[in-house]
Amino acid sequence: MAGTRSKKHAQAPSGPESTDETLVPLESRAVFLLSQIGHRVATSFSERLEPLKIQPRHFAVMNGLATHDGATQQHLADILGIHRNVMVGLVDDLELNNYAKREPHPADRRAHAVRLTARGRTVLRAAHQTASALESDVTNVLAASERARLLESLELLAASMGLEPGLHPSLRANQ
Amino acid sequence: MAGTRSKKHAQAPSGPESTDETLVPLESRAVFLLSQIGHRVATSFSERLEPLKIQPRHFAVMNGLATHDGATQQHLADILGIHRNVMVGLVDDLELNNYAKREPHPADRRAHAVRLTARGRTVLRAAHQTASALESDVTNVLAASERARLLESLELLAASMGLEPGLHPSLRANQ
DNA sequence: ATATGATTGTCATCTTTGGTGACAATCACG
DNA sequence: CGTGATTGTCACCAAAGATGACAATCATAT
Repeated sequence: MAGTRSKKHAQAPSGPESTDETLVPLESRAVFLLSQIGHRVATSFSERLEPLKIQPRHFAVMNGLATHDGATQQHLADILGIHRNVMVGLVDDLELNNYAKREPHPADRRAHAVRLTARGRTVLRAAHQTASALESDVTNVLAASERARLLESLELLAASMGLEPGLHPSLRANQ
Repeated sequence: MAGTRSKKHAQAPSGPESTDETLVPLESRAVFLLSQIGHRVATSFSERLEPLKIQPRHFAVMNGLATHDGATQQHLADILGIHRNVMVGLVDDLELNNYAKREPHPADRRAHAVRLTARGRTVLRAAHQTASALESDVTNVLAASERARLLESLELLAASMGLEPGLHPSLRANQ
């Protein structure tokens, strides 16, 4: 099991079984670093999106619209894994900035067909460039080979944790 | 600058400058994966702490107490980078569970000396074991060598981002 | 055709959370 | 011993999340 041979034998005379996990400092735990870095990265991205007047969740919606133009709010909500009640506010925000618009749905008078505007497409592209710039800034301390290996490992981790590709868990807060 | 030669030339006849970063899927961006994995890991840790009746922030406080026994609430707050107003509630919680206690401070009648109880120390150890178990569960898809390299890269990233070792940014929400 | 139950979008509300300000008690220092 | 700073506490306010109810419309079965 977890009973790997301890690399350190500095401790005082304690029981032979006590590997004392308390001694592993947080800053050496992958899980802590992942949480720490992930939080910082998410915050940075959010801040860098501010000039575009959107938040990461709006970015997610616009991204969904890019591949599902004219989708229903409910459909979009399903795709992104958020609740339809929340989608109302998000589309409201996008409409206020003229990044998207609600059109009458051709086949269902209850629903709206949501579409990106030209301006919305421009902003979406800018948001992707923001992400790209952040990516560079964050990973430029790593050599290209390291960067590639990191990416591979992260993809492996994400898959093994059951994370759906491209779907951020924070959106699923409700459902 | 960012004008690296594009590896893909599949796009339709567009301008020679359009590397179109929109085409990079989120699931291939290190920053997205870091945020995604970090969020999931943090959530998992939080859930696994529930049986111990504490949250990650309490874990942080107890960790601080382990190395600064008898510290002042203000001192603890400084160490962890949180606001003293928040520390009141956290110590309240710990006291309710009998994980810590406030004692009169020997040298300052305004302040309290906060100490872990025996029960608190036990719980702290259990929390560390929880972290250790999570670490194993998360990284066991990686070979030992990959795991080591990942840890190295993450440490490098954290350092280059100016993250203070062992200090989680979410605690600094206020200050 | 029409009655019934489900679905879509919207709004209102409730709870929780985070952040801020004010306060008494005490300290530190001139 | 008086003045300004510090500690801990509480009360309050704002922002965010989640939930429930509602009208309009659909889909289906009689």
